[in-house]
Amino acid sequence: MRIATWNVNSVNARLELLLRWLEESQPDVVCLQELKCVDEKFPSEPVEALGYNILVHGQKSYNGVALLSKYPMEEVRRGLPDGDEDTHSRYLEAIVEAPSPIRIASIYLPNGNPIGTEKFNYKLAWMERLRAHAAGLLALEEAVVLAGDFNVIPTPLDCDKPSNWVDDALFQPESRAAHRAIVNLGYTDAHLAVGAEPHAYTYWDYFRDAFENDRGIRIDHLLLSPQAADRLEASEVQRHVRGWERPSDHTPVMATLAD
DNA sequence: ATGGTAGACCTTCTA
Repeated sequence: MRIATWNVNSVNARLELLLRWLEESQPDVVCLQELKCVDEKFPSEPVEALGYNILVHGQKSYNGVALLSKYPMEEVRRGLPDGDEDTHSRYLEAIVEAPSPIRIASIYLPNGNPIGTEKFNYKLAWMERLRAHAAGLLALEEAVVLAGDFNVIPTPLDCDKPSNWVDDALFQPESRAAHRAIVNLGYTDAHLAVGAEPHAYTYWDYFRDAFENDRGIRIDHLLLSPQAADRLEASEVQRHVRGWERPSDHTPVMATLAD
């Protein structure tokens, strides 16, 4: 089973690329982030025509996450717990009814810039809510995949030049510690588990020829519960998609789990 | 050291 995550930076601006990528890569399950549209504006018809079931948790202009699956899906959660005052659409969780079922979440973690503001506080608070929920998921002893744009550079090996990122919310010690606190509950970073190269980036700025010069960061992650990690066979950053015309600033990451 | 690009959308916010 092939499971991918991709921050598309507007699903409607990226529709042509999304369809091309789905046909080319044939993922079974897809986590999308930054839809930048409400549910009704999601381009369901052309995606369904490729054989996907769709769950959308959209929002006007900003954020928005979706799940696509060639298997039937049952939505189990829209938004993290304790989110009465949280208006952002950043979390969507479902059970994928594959022969060996998988619980999967599409995650768009807050960016948090600039540091020292309410946005950074929101990021850290959101990460603590995610940590608490992720701990509960492990207690279920199921195959769980938390996939998405985590907006965290876990280590200096995950960026081109650490000094460029020291003032950025994505590389703050607090952000990295909060990320470690989630992973250390017992999740496996699929990229690290397959022994992939360091400096395998998933995001490059649109400006200053960042992609051409490979000045990027690895912030899109798939975190696997032990029951999912046992089935992990491969993990790949699909770098070539960032080189297509009118790309997202993120590129897809695809993990393969035994069926 | 700074400002560059992209997307949504009404002129500025977010990333």
